[in-house]
Amino acid sequence: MESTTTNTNTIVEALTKAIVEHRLHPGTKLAEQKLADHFGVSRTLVRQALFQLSQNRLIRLEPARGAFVAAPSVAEARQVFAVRRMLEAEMVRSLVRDITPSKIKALKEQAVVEKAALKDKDLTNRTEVLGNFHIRMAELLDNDVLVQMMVELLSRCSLITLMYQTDNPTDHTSNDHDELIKALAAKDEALAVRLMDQHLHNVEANLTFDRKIPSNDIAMALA
Amino acid sequence: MESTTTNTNTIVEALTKAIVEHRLHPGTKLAEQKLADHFGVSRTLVRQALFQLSQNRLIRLEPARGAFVAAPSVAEARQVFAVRRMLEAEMVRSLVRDITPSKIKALKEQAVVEKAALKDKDLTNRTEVLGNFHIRMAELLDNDVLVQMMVELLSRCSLITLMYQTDNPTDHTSNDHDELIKALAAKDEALAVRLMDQHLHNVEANLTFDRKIPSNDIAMALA
DNA sequence: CCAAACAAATTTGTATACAGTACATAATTT
DNA sequence: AAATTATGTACTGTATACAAATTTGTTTGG
Repeated sequence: MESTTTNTNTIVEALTKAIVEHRLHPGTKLAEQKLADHFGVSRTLVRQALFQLSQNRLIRLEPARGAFVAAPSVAEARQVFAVRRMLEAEMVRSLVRDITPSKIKALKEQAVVEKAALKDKDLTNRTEVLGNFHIRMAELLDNDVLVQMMVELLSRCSLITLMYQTDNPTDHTSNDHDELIKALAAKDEALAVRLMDQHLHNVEANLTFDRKIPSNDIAMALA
Repeated sequence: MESTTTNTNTIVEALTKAIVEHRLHPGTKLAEQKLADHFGVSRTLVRQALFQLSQNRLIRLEPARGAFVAAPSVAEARQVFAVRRMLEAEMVRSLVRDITPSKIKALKEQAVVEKAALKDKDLTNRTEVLGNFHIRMAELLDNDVLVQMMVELLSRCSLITLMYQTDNPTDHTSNDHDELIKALAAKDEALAVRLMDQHLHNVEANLTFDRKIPSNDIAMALA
């Protein structure tokens, strides 16, 4: 029985989902008592959950003022993508070195799931599924530390994406993934790395860092 | 400024220091009430601190059993080093691309500090200082997300190092750093990357993954 | 009418109280 | 005597109570 974290995790997951699914806008205040009432628990558990979410950078805690849904800055967004490019380029390098048919198969299966999800109207779900491809790659390297890091980076990317997503994104993601798989299967390291780097640049380029952001934070809304 | 975390941070820092400085051995139980008494606060703050430390992987929380100083497994240790090699190889690539005289200077200054610290008898302090070189590199890339990640990885490495450190390490670290700086200054990307990779492999090779380490009591460790 | 100052209400930060669980020790059974 | 089951103690998990700070609303002086 995971008692310490199980109840708290319920709250964390619910809030994470709500934030990533855009039901809670960046800047929204998360009052402890209201959350406690909603989940039918005491503020103690809510505070634990909020603290955890702040470590995940999905919310920010302001001393004596409370918790607010995070509104990652443009600078932060770029930094997150830069780190992803660094990590994932190396992931590709590692993968291409000891790729096996079964690993290729796993990635191809993920690509299939992806294509199905692309038809989904729900943008949020799409971003999540597309991100899973990258997580899957990390898992193939059999390195939990790496997987954990990627999960965290991708959750931050979710928030970034839905903050800065263009209205009509030109999405090559699925194609990019397909080509990447081919390069991996061909053990073409240089190509695979280049494709991954390009892909992440594409995703970032699809964001508009100058648009007004839907937000409940007045400072940001007026800035 | 940060009132939510300022009191908690005091505890976090004290415990981090105690763990990294080997005064609290891996596996040691951290009882909440004892810590609360020691720091003169309530269990509430201690629990927050413990939770934060568990996120940093410096301790592990077992449901209904309590907090214990983490004892990273060999597998985990290898994974942490693998991730470091991935991230830092790319750090080197980035650095070499837009290296400037002032950045070289910053690294050289860090190398000087290092050489001074090498004479220090205190092993803990040495590991910390040597790690700072890598942090400094991350800082030169002007990416807070990256720096944050490196800080976390290095704190885990501290714990790993002191768990698995050989009794008489053959330490080329300072030389490795010097050579790396030269390669960076010469903008020799391939060489610099190779040196970094080799360096991290050396550090890892200096560990003995076949020993086991006991645990201790907390009262005197914190005194 | 506006602004500063003060007062009330709301909210966070911390401590404490209580409930539930695990561990050690003692008692009981075989 | 060994194994097993009771029992007590200590600790964690959660809720609640209280203190401190912030925000909001009102009043007062210019």
